[in-house]
Amino acid sequence: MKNSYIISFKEALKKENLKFTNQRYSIFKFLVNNDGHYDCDSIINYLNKSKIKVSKATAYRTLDLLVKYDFCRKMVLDDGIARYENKLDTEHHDHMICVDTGKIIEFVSPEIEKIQDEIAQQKGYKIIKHVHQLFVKKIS
Amino acid sequence: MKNSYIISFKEALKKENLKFTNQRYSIFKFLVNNDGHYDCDSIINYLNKSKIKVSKATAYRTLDLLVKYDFCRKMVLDDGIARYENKLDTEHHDHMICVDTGKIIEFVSPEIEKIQDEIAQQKGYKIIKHVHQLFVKKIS
DNA sequence: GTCAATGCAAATTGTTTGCAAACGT
DNA sequence: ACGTTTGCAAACAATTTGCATTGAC
Repeated sequence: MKNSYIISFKEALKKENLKFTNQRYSIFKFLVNNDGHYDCDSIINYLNKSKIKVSKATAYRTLDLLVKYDFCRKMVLDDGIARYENKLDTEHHDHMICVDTGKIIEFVSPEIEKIQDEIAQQKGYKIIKHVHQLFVKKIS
Repeated sequence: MKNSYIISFKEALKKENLKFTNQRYSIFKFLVNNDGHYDCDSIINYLNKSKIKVSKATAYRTLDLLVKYDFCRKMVLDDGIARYENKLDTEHHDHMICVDTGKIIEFVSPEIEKIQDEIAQQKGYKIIKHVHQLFVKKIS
């Protein structure tokens, strides 16, 4: 992981008057180093396996912070479970979710991005963020 | 409300071996007659005001059914709360959500639809459904 | 040593489920 | 009359919160 990421993370903590703790850092590190989309339990389980103890309370508190400072992205599907993924160093992208296997595939389309900007602007708005998910099945 | 909608509704009930009850019909009627995006509680509150008693259990059971038979659409935002809206007689559309006011504005873009179909196809998938939400702020 | 962070368990919230009473056919 | 639906209250699951203990600085 780039050193500058750790510095940014420490800066974010400072801005919020929060301390640099092992739990916060472990969650941060896990998300930055692992591509994928993880719910809170998965993250905790993974860290527990690495002998790092983190409680749900701390995990959720930290994840909120990471989202707030754009270190990661939160996505909620129809099942109501929040999933988090690294946002540093990754191009912006959206998601295709296979309804049969649950597999998540990323995609980007500058064309779509452009059109949606225009749509918002036409109605007098600017886009803060967007969610674009395609629920798909393999073509047989 | 068109009579054919009621007939379709009764057909769906028959297909599921379910009876035509006042609660089911009231929820159906509320969603078909009202444009907007309602969570379960709002629907129940509205019906209660009209002196129609519906419990959460029944409401959720009925909403699942309405979604299954394409009478309405379910959407879950980052807050994890499910919202339902009429799907009959309405063009397919996506949503812009104002982060300041919570106002929901609908939009459609055949161009975007086309591009996303192509993206899915390129990866060997077909789209079953999609979610496209723009979170926006008014341009000041 | 101080004040904030943690983990636990309890609280909260949206949703689901089991079951006796009420209702549609 | 029958089997289904309903409403209630209890169960659930994800997330949040209060508080005593632990830890960063």
